[in-house]
Amino acid sequence: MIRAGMIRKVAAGIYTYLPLGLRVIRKVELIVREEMNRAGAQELLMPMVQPAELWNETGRWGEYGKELLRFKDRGEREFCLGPTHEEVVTDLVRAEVKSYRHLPQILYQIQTKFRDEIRPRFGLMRGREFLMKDAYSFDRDEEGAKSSYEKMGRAYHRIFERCGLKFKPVEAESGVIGGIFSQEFMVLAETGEDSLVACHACDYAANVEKARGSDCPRGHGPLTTHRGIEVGHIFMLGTKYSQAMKAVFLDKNGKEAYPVMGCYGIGVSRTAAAAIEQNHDAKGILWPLPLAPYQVHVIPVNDQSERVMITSELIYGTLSNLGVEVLIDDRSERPGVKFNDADLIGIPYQIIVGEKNLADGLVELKDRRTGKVQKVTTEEVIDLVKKLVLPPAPRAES
RNA sequence: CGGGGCGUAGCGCAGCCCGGUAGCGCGCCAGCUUCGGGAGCUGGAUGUCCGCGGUUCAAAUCCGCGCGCCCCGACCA
Repeated sequence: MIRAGMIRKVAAGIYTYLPLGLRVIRKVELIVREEMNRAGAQELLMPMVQPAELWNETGRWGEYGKELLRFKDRGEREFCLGPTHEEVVTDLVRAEVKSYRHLPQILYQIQTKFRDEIRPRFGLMRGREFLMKDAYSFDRDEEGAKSSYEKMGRAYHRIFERCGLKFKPVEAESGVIGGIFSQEFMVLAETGEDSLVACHACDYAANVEKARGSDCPRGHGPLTTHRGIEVGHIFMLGTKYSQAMKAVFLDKNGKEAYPVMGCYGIGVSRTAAAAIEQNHDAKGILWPLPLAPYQVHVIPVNDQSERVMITSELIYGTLSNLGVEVLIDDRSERPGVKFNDADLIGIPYQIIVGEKNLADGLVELKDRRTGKVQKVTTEEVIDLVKKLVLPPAPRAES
């Protein structure tokens, strides 16, 4: 990502997103937002700086360890940079939710998190500062909580499918977040830091840390192992936090009860990095179309040729007006430089405009992933691109 | 936290052992040529040698302390 001009390092595990990288992040965010909203979750934004008192209520101020970056304000009061938001969101809910009529609720945010990792590495893959979508569900009872958990699980499937990624949900440990049951969503990639086992015959899969034995527990024989990158984690929390923080509501019978919680994370910046790990070749990135920073890359081969430049700009303008996300390489560089940079940053479709083909009224449309090139007229290329990148026009309601 | 390594021009590095003029490649700037897979020639600019302290006539180089970063092992989206 550094080589492709997506990010720049500011300090260990802390990065600036450059324009190209930010566009990818925004793509992931958009998909996540749409699917969260579709699942009935509501977006809010909680503070990054959190007071120690809240963390003392759940005992995690003591438990969390050095990953929690702590500091004091001018009045010597203790704070931390939020690595997760169970305390803050539970504090909010206990103030606002008084009746079973207010439940269920699913609240989420997309926000910068900070975890003072022992050893940040692999760029965005394990940064100390990173973008995360975190959602929290509050239900009247166990059954409701289970249904929220399943709803979120389905939303996660949709999210990673829409991102164009090969992934697998696996059974996992709950770690410091705690809770009853949890699943991780793993993007499959050889370079992944995690190992998982999966059954060839059914959908059983587990993190190796969690897996018991080498055979499928449902009796399908030996499990196969894979490498993966954890991009999402969903937890059934139970009442661990609502009890500790005395968040109560009155149930149907007028009796006090604790909301049953779940929490659901997606590493937004890590998902972008994982997409690259899963989709690259020797020359560079092969962005899945839904995450690509741009959909089409127009490459004028020679910026000295007026004809090449005019045609390139015409194609660029026409596609832009149609709502296609187009990048044009208007640098005064040699062709080789432009081709190599284009392959490196990996925009899915390249339109190469050169004098020789233009003499025949043709330009090239190149598929970055397959390397397949077709020579077409400047009019045809617009139609082809429209078909490739734009969603099919919505059919008239009948 | 434990182990290893590095810090010198925008980037990558040499120089340090053996103290004395700070260098190479790429990039950058100007001009000319070139233009379908990382161009050629000519000319040019650039340095608190990570910081602080010490030794010395003299420190990038030797000594001490500090800071930062990278890589390998136990946690996490």
